[in-house]
Amino acid sequence: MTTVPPGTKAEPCARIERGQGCGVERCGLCEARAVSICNAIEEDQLSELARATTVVELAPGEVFRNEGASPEYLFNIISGSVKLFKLLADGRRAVIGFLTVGDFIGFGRPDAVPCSAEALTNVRLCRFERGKFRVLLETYPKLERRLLAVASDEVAAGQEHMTLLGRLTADERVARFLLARAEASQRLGGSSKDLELPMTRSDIADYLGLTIETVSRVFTRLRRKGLIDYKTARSVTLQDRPGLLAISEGG
Amino acid sequence: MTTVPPGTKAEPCARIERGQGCGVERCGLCEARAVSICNAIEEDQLSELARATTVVELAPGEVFRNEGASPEYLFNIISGSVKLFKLLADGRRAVIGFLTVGDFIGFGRPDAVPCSAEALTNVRLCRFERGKFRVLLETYPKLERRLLAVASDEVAAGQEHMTLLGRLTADERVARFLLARAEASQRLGGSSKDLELPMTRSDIADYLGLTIETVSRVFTRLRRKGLIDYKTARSVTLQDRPGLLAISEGG
DNA sequence: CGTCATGTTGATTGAGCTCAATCCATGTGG
DNA sequence: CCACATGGATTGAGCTCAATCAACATGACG
Repeated sequence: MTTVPPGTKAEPCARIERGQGCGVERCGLCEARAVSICNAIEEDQLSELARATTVVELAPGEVFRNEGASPEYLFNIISGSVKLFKLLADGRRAVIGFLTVGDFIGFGRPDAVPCSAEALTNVRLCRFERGKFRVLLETYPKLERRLLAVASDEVAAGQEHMTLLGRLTADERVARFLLARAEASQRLGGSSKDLELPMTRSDIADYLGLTIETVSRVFTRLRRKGLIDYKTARSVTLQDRPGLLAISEGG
Repeated sequence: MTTVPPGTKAEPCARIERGQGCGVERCGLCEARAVSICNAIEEDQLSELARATTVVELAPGEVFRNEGASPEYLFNIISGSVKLFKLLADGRRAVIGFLTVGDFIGFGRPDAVPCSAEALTNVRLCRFERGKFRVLLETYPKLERRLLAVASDEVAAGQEHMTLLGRLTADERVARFLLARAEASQRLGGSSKDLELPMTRSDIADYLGLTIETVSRVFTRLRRKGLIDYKTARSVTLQDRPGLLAISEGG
């Protein structure tokens, strides 16, 4: 079990860039536009969108959203990877999910942020002030519809993960994790075979409800069986997709 | 571990009542209106709402929504209790949640129902055809906003549950479950001390990622310690709330 | 080069699972 | 009204998968 010493709060010292590329240009040229909720907003209204946002840059390890705090900002990920997590009073940690390009950060009750968010890599975020975001939602029904669809997806994904946490064995969990990663990679135009894992074994363990040691053991076991391969812990190759699928389904 | 013999699909033979109380009356007098998403729709437009809905009655055990199927209908619970669940190929089951009066059933990807739904008690449902519901959303922005808020809540609740499943001990899980039940009961105007549990130990186990036996053991352990009491398995009294809270937090 | 974070591997332990017996409430048919 | 089947719940005994404890390897970095 990984535990976090209480009182380890990363500095919220994010470098902020403003107004690089005014209005339409910035949002129009945004690398995440194609896969983010922003594409619910028409080309000719992008300048209004740009005016409501600030681009933020983060280094690995920076925590930019704290569980329990009042949700001042909402975010879209422009580039890089992020993890969401919750801490228990005694330091136990649960990683709720890993997010990347195009993903939206901001669901939850209106009064308190449901979980903390930390940059895994260098990250560029598109930041919305809460009030301004609400106005955007009211102005652009398409955006709201889009967001509802995304939230609805998120609910389903959460249910899937609950099933994993409640009922799968360690091997099944890791196999599913790798397959899900492969799918995510593919969705963003990357390889579905060679995976770059931006998170540590500890993050994976806290995500899968296991310990670091167990995750490590399952990885080596899968490697010995020839289902995966890797030179470094962070870059894995899926050698036998059907085999992984079989394991992920309890084979 | 509870498993379900493959091929056990309950008959979808729901008694359907139509047009009892026309238009405004039915929705206006609905017992669930105060706590459901429908209250986002103004009094004077309730007849349109009523026209889009059908009231359905179910007996305990009836499955009215199947994981993987195309989502033809969405529901609001008027009365009674429902469980959502997922089955694995080998019969393992994960209970995703328990729903009651006012709760909405219908989030998920647009192509496939994320989990099955079964009546725990006698249940009255307000059923929306998918197409008609979409029209309602487009017609009443307030309804859409409301639904987004509910979905957003659901995301947060799901994250909470993932933390429970991934990182809590059996005792902590059961304690949290009981406290959550108490809160839910109170929210609907019931007692926060005397709980009626509409679900079996098996349901609770599949919800908490435990086995029936473990759930049973924790219940008796909590009773021996004087934290709870019960005559029948289904009706529990919380004797020592602070004690339960302490346990739920790892005390 | 030493330090620190991360990852791997081994040995042992233990919380929760499995298997099995029993209990108990409810319903059913003779 | 009783016998008995049935489905849920409880309890005990033993086992197992993953956790814990511990040692060591590796690699990045000042």
